[in-house]
Amino acid sequence: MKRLTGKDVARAAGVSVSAVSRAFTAENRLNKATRDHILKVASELGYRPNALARSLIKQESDLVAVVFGNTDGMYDKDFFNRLSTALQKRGKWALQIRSEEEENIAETLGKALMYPVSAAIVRAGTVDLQVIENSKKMHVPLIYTGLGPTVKGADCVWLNYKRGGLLGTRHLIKRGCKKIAYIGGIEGITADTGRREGYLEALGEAGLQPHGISQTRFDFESGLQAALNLLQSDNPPDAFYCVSDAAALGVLNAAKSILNLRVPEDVAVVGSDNMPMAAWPCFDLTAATNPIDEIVQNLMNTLEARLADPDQKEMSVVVEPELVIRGSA
Amino acid sequence: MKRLTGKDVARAAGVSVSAVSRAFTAENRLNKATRDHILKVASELGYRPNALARSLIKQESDLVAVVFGNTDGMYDKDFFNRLSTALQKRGKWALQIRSEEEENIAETLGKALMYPVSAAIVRAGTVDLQVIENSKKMHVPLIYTGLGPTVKGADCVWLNYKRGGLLGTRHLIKRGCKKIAYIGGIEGITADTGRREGYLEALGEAGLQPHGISQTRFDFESGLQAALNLLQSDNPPDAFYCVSDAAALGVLNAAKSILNLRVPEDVAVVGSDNMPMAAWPCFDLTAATNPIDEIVQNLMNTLEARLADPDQKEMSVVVEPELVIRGSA
DNA sequence: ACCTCTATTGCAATCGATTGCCAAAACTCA
DNA sequence: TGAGTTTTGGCAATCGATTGCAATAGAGGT
Repeated sequence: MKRLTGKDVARAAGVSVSAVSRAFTAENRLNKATRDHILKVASELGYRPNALARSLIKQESDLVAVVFGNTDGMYDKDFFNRLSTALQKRGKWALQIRSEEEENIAETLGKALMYPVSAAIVRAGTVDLQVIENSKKMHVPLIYTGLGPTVKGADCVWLNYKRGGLLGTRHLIKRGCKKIAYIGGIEGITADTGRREGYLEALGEAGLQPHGISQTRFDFESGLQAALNLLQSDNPPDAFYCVSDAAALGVLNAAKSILNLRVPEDVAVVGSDNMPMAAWPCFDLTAATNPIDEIVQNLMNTLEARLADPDQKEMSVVVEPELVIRGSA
Repeated sequence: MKRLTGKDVARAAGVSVSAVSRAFTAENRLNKATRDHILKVASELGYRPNALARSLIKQESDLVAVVFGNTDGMYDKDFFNRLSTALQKRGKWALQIRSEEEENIAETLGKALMYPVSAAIVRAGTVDLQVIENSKKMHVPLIYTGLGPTVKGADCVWLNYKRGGLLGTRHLIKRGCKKIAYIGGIEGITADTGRREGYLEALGEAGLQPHGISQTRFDFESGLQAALNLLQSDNPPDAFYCVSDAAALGVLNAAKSILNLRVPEDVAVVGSDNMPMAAWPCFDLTAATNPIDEIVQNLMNTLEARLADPDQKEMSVVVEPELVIRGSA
């Protein structure tokens, strides 16, 4: 039950291990007939060179560690999906690493760094200096994403969360909403901090006061519950700006399906992310974008630039959200 | 920019490379004081043994290739997520491999088999003998999932798709529906074949004829479009059995949000998978289950059994769907 | 003081592949 | 035919870690 090796192929083809290796590397150091023969024998046996043994000698590998702090969210699943597809298109393989707790990322990444990855992409809501420290010591380039701009010591591709909150809330104000609630996420996560900041600034511009701020877990159930609480209070809001699409869909469910309110007449709802689901007829959700393709593309560019020149100074790319206006606000 | 190695630690700690290695393996072959010193120096430098170099000599690795034929579906994303979390809990790392086209799985898996994975888990809708052949030749255990029972030469964990179609359609019949349409997926994919078989069998039991069979792409848009076509025809169906939850949600959108029909009074809808979304108030979808946790658990059991004894005969586990009845039918 | 036994550590071979170097073979051209 | 050049392919060192074996030191017994 041993793995097939180059030695087996060499024996079968009647050549040396070096010849087998040369048949598989692009080197022009082999007679065409010999190479063809070796490749034929190898393919019959089903042999492929061991990428790890290769990475030992070549001092490089095609593995990229992809670390997620919390993947429960629908957005993150989608994001991860596109990210690893993009990596694979560029000849890289995603070594997937999850951390149930946002705090354990350092430890989890540490274990994964035992594999000779050429880089690590970390998607998390908070910066962990230990993570940066670890990867620095291992000489593994680190790219953060899903964070605000303040990552010192690592490359970063981030969304201008504040602008999302700003655009979404301004839109609600322009519609004439006066009692605008904020459905937030976990405190300390930059997606929440930034969007709330934008929300508050937009209210300030219009001289309005925040009308209910709920901190939740970014997800559907949280959004639904928070909206139920607020809408059934003595002084219900007339609009919601939500930290995620998932939460916004929860709010829509609370308002339309449970409380039989009209959207946007009784209550207007704006989400953040603009996932494909936001466009479904039953939701028709107005949302600030969090464009996966653009972010992934920037991640790929950053990765390639970093691998090409490991010593260049830190790179930081900002992606700007837009507001997609649909029927919910 | 070289990776930190055991030699660096050895030099810094004033010991041999062997001693460093012994400090990191559980061996009791080192003086406690020496070991502590080495570990301290290693941790200061941020050193971790190279898992690949280790796997060379140990002839085993903690990598598991996870291959997906088509990951666009919402269900698959969720599935993958849980699968890799489960693997990680057992000390395995998921090396993620995607194949845009179902036909290219063999080729894609082949490339990934260059890494010394201890096993490959393949989730696909069709069996590819080449895939089985390849992994056999490389001596890599292969576990198929998402397929009907007829996989020769590989272990398999599958859902009894037919039973899902049977339960769902019987339920619609019991409700009094007479004109039941089938919203199917891509032909040849066992999830479609099996569920349609169950649908037809249930109709046969009741002496009913199929009322419209649409083959689509398993997804929301397909379901919506197919339902629009059928519902706007001269002789619209009074119920839908759908090959996936995503398609069922498309049908619900067409019926409720676009055509303003009442569900289940005008048209009843049953889905397959029972994703968390099916329970959202706005959908309240009756669905046959496709229990991710149970399937993943069985995959883990199969994997462990196979790794424990590579020579035992093929294993095949069947997971039985149930029907979760909600408001849509 | 001498011998035995054990604990601790280093040396060197090994895993599978790559590659610099060298030698044999083949080819060129006068 | 022979000198010079090129092509071809094997030998052996190498990557980073592990491990069998051997060497050394120290403990304990008589």
